[in-house]
Amino acid sequence: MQYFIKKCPECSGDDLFINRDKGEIICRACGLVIEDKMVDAGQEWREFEAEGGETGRRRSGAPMTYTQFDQGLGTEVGQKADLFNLDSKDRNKFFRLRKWQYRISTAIERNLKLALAELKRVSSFLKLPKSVEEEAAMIYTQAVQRGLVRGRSMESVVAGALYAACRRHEVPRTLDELSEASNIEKKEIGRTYRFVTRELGISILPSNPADYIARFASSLKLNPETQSKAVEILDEAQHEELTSGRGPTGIAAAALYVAALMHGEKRTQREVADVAGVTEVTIRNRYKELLDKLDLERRMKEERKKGRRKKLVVNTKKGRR
DNA sequence: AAGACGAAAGTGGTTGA
DNA sequence: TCAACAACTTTCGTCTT
Repeated sequence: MQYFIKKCPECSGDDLFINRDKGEIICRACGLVIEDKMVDAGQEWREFEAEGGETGRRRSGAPMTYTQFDQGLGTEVGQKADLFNLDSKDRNKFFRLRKWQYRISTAIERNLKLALAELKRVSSFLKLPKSVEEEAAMIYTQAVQRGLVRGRSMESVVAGALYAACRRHEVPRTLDELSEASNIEKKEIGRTYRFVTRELGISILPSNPADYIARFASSLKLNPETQSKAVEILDEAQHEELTSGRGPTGIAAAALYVAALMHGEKRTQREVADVAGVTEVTIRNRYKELLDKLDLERRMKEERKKGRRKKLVVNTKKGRR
């Protein structure tokens, strides 16, 4: 892997944190998300000839990818040259097989072509990293092969596959976001998502509220400190078993809200609620639980004092100017 | 006046008989 | 298939800053 960015353009610090799954480079010093679409310049070694001839790997041909409708590789039954070696019986068989192969593959491929175009559209709308898109395409391909699309709209299965892929890569998008991007009802996506993952035996960990923090925090323009405070709170909340059974977005939102208060970067419940896609009431409920169980009230006062002192210093500086 | 808070009723989904 | 249930939402009135 090779990265072209060596220094943070914001603060020119060189302590860059690279998160491959999320496709992000984050500056540890100032929290800036520098790049959310990385180029994977790594080499990909793959066996092209399964049998006979040379062993060892060669780098040739297009990289295999599931986002191409036939994974970048076409399948044909036999080649013309083979015909000379067959008697008439086998020759008939050969034609029959090729005909079927053609029929089956064209039906599936036509579907895949359409579906993958849709998948790319939605994925780019949501600015998802390539790795997630790949995973989603793979899931969709398997779903088609298992005949799971029958009776469901292609678009909804695509959305379901993307949702599953996001979860697996720990870059969760909410059902709402997916719904907006794909014009499919939220519950429909949820349904196909559950169905597909169950049928394909894909195990998904329950999504972690912490995964949402970074995204929410950046759309609220909060400090990295506040952000890590929120993650801290989240950790404690998990210890107190405040998180199970609750919607992860609500918890993330509440933690962020509290953290913002503590660091004097107040955001209204409304603002936080909007970016998290929950209501103020939910934030209030979670927030109340957090205060109760974590003894945050006292700590919050302390932190706020610190914050005020800082502000005071800033003000006097300004006053001198 | 805006934001925070809380109560009450409604919604959509899960679970277990 | 139905009822009970928990989480979350909507709505609205009241309190606080």
